[in-house]
Amino acid sequence: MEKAYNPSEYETRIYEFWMDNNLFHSEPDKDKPPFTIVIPPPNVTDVLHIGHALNNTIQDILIRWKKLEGYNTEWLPGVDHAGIATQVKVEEELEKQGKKREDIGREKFLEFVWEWKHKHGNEITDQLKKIGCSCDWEREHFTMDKNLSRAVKKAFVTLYKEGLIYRDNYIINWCPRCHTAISNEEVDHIEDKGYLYYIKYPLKNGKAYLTVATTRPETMYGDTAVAVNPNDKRHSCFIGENVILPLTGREIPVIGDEYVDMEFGTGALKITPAHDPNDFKIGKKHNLETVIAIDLKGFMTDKAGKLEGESREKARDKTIELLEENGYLIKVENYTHSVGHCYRCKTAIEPYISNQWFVKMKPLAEPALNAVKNGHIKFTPEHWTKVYLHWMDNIHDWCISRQLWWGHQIPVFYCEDCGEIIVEMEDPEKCPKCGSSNIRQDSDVLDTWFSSWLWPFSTFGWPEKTENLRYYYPTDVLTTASEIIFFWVARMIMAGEKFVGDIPFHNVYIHGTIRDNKGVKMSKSLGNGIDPRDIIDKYGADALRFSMIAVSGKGQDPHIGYNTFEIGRNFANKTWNIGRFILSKDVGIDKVNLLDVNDVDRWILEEFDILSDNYRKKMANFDFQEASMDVYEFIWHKLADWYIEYVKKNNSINGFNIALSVYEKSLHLLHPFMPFITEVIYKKIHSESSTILKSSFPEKYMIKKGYDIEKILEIVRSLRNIKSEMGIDIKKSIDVRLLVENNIDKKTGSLLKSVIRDFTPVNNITFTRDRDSISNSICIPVEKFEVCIPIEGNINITKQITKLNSEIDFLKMELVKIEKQLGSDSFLNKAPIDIINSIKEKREKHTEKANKIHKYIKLLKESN
RNA sequence: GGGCGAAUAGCUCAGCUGGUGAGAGUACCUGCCUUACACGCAGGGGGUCGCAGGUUCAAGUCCUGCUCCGCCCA
Repeated sequence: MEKAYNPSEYETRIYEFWMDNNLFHSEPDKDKPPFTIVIPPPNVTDVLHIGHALNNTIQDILIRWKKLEGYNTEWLPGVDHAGIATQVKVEEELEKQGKKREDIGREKFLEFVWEWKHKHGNEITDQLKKIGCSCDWEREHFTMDKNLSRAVKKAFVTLYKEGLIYRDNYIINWCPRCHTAISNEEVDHIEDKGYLYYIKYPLKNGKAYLTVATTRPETMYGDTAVAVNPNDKRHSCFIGENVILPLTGREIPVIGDEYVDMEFGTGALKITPAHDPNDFKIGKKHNLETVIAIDLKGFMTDKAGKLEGESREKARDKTIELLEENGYLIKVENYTHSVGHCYRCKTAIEPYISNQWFVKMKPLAEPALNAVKNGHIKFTPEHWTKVYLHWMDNIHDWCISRQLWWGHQIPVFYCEDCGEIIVEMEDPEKCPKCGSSNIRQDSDVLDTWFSSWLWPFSTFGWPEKTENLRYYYPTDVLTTASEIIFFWVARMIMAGEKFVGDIPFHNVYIHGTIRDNKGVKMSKSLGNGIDPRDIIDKYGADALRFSMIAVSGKGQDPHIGYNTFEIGRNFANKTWNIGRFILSKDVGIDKVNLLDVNDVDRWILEEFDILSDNYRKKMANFDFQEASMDVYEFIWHKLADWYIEYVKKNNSINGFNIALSVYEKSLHLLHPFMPFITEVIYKKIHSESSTILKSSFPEKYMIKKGYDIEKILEIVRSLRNIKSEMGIDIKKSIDVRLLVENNIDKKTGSLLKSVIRDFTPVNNITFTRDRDSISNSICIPVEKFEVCIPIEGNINITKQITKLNSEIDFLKMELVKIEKQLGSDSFLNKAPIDIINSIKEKREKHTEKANKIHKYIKLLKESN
């Protein structure tokens, strides 16, 4: 084995081995319990970022762990078709050839998209392989697959027939750049520093004017009323009168509505039903006209008079100029407000009235709410439950139509002759009502999430009642970031309940969002992202995975920088070198003799058992950080630092075999976090053709406990400490006297002696009960022992006295606190007895220790 | 504006249902090429647990308010 572990030499090879041996694939097996995860499908245009890396590492950890635990694990991968994102990509390609999609037509365009998908669509899945994901690639799905499209159709037709899908002319979020409607969830609200413009709207009778305040003066061409609060004494008298809309001369009414916030601006609100969702509602209520002032591409309509054809941004400036010139502009204030932006392209959303398809959400939300309230679905960390419930309680109807070409075309047909609307599983040839064959399909497509929400069951064959569906559904855990709770988690629960009649998963694990060293979310536009691919190249996939987990507290947003990954890199190397060392000895996994074990052996074996128990508890609890750090602590600081050092010193053959056995078992626990290196070493221990993936979770040793080795290690640490503090070369052998209270038996005596000797050079070790025999010594109290070494050479005695004095000071302070506590009746009456006893014990220990130290000081002073 | 979360060593994070000198990893200081590992070994310093109140025999841990930060919703 090489001196340092070089991941790039192994990772690809190991992954190929897993694939060649079909080790990730699962088939239903009645004799084995399933453990199922469906991947939250990344978008087909995605490239791996650090968030994917964390998300998928967690899923892989769960899958690999459960596999060891004997489950029939299924991790179903795939990507979604990402209507907008993909269409934009392909349009960009076309643009390079100087073409628009309209030039080539829908059919040809879709051919292009598929071509693009076949060429570039595997990038993200290939990258998942690089980080070691044990997905069942045989079951990989794509939301535009035939069977998934059928599921989409089935879902649509079902909901339509039940009246849960409807079409309405309603105000929606329009992205003028993507040129489509998007749902509320696809709108990001971003704080924007803008202005509040105060504009005069003169009364028709010319006697007065109202001042309205607005952040969007360019929409004024679409105003159809001015609203005031009827309780507002300043304005209520104007209700029923008309004002003249500046620059247009159009007459619009002043209406009264309690919705108007009297505190905002002047208390008079311009109402533009066609361009603001709140105004839209008021408009409906008061039966106002809707005047469209901005078109679908974000340009002004003829309603804007001479500004027709201007972009909405330019129109704002020009409108202000015109208002000012004509004396309508009163003042402009700085104003920060949040503005909706398209989550895909970051363009400011234009609220727009149009005919769109919606899903009625309230009836679907009911069972999905109950599933969580009843505890059938559990969120981890738990507080996300509240977020989920809150959103579900305030759910809005879902706008599912998109003015795109790439996606599932809405399965609604219109008869051009009689106007009949046809929604059936089979596409109609002619109108069932009038028999006309003059029918056309709705040209819009469905929101991508309309297919994603079916993912946990459509991928197992729904709407068919397949064996796969029966066996794998409901799945076990959904792992995702919090942003996706509404897009996905909530809707999947609704869909699962609605279409399959059962929850889609039992657990939802929400992990944190990775941030940079300054706490800023990593993003492409800020350029503060860490590319996981760079980390894999530099440190290896295992290091990437382990390091991310090691810094990701449950539900925390970890802050990471490049050096974070050294944690994993170093640990991988340590693990490697332990293997390198043990395997350089004449050892074999089946050569261990557990009947011939000494107290130190017993200690490491017991420590492993403790680790194993805790590990299972923590993994089951999604405490990945803790589980990973426990394994780290055990392998590095127990097995390597102490046990192997011990075996090394004794050159014990059985000891090396035990070390190998413990090491091998630990590799299983490490495997979910570091799949590659553990597999590499596993093969070296067993055989090239063996695989840790087919192994089981290691059995515990269940060996009877021996002498408490930690105590001896404590003595060793004290000796090393004295040497270091006193400037004695650590390698120099010294005499050691151990002052003991009671005689110790021969066996314990020789155990103590040999273990101490193994860890630090000493000449003679003697036990004594005679305090006088330790004159001219420096001592440290350790449990029941006092560890003493003779004063020799130029030891700095004053320094030691100072140190001991500060220790005395500390003990005194503690004792004052303890006395106070033990002197209090309420404490003695109310505290549990074992706490009281432990405090009493502490008092004894401290007093005893202080006495000892007093004696040491005396000794030192005498010898000075 | 409403909701949620966080604030612990210079930095990144642990610390379960309150209870015995608040822990890791990094960085820092001092020694070390010791039967694998300098991506290492040994030793060490560093924290009035954001602030102010409260509950309790006992608070990093529970409650209230405040400050600062982050996220989500409107």
